[in-house]
Amino acid sequence: MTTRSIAAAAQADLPEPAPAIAQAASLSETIQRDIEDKIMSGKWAPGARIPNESEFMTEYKCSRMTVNRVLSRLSERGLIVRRRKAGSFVASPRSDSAMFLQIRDFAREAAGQGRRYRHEILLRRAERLSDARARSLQLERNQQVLRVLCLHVLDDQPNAYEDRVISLDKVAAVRDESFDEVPPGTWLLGHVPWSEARHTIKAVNADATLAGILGIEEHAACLVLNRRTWHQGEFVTDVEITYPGAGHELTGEFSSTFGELAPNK
Amino acid sequence: MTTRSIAAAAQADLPEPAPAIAQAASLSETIQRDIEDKIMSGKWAPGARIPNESEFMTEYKCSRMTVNRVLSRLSERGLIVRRRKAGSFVASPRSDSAMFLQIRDFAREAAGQGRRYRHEILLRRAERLSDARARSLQLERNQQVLRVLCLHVLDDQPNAYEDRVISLDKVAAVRDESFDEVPPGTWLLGHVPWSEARHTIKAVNADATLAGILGIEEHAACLVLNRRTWHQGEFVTDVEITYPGAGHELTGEFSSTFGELAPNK
DNA sequence: TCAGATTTTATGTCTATACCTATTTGGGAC
DNA sequence: GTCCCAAATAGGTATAGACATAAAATCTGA
Repeated sequence: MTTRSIAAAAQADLPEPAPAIAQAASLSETIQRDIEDKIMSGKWAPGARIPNESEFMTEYKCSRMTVNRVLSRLSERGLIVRRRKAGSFVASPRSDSAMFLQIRDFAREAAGQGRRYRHEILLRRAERLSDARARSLQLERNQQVLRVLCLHVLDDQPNAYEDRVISLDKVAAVRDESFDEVPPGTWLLGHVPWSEARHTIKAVNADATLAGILGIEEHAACLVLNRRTWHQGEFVTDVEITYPGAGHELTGEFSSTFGELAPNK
Repeated sequence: MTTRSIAAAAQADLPEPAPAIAQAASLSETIQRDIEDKIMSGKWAPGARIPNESEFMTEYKCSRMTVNRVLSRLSERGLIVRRRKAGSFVASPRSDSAMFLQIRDFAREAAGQGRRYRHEILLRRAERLSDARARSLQLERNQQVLRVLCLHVLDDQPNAYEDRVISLDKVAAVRDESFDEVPPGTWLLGHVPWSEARHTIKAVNADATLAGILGIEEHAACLVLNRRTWHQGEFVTDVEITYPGAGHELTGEFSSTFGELAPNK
């Protein structure tokens, strides 16, 4: 089975252009790398106290500001925890695992893989929010929305089915958009600044309708990605994208999450 | 259906203890918040040039270092892109969406929800890697591993089925661990510093065996999470966790990813 | 008109210093 | 011993100045 990735890993996965000659790193970068190495290699174990700012000053013969910048960055990134008077400590991985998923735009994804992409709008109609959906979105049930059903097709094979509602209050411009040229997700990307989203992923068995649309067998397992987006606290869009389970995977890049650890106790 | 979350959102989702009296923010925090607001609200659109450092110095009557710290942080977080001589520009959202999934430790997750958790070890045995798995992990096929099959039970209901291999080379201590007390994932968390992992999520139909183990119907959709972990480039563990599709969701926190945008062209 | 050299500009990094603040620690009063 | 206060400590933030560097803008000469 050729597995198609519907999402690619993020930055760190890029094929780094082999830094043959490592370009001159700044002093603070050097220090930061040194510390990261010691933490990541386990030399400085979680909970361990690391040297304080003046010790680093001595070690690297630099000013306190430089050390401070490094330690602040590491603290922001969650690798260390800093406490006044007590010192800086290696944080401990907080979770069994964390992952960073980047779900790309269909068209862009297709282009990146050299595949032919097209979409079909199955339905596009102004509606009032159904009771159930309104409740689940915590909105008034009479909110005006645009409902869009869309099929994403890759190399003439149905690739995903999208069921979306868009707030007509919040995204007025959408009234004049047919989505003939550009699929709703892509269109929204360019027309709405967004700031908040919530995702869920689940697995479901395809019912007869869905199976028909996606050209798969009834009861086949499907991956369902739901995303709700708000902007400045107001609802923008809610979308449910269903992928045939066979041949699709979500792929996530590593991301290490560190959390606070009571040190020294 | 009561949906059980097998993963909780990360930091930002914590129920912030309502900062009734917003505690005095530092000057740099104030500046940073101002800029973030302008970007997130769309006032400063993607690609737009934002004031340069000296303009901010004038606006906030502060030193350049202060402004520089703020802009550097924003740049690290990917909200802006900085270019020498050209200035700083609002980055544009690079992807349709990005998400940050945090998959927590079973036991900790259960405790956090006030549920009873237990696990059953179905198999624990030293093996040599099968050809297929060795290939997929890009390892030699004779690598010594410990194979562990484990069932996670929440409130007396099978919650997940785990199929894991652990490198005996890399994690020698695992030879003496029965996993009677602590499930493998949790044990590894405490015994292996880790630094690299790769995840995939897919949906599958349960076969007869799996259905029997998880107490679900054959062909029921399941969510399968695979995670491979390395440490310093060497393979540590590969695990596949299968959740019954009904009643399980992976939940991810928002994470906005901005990327570079050619400005001004 | 255009390529190449030069200037200008905005950012990148670092230093040295200053003052503030949370927290721990040690000492003194009880 | 126990409680409370004061001193010491480590980090948090800010300033002003300096030099470096990449790249856009401008100038210059053929």
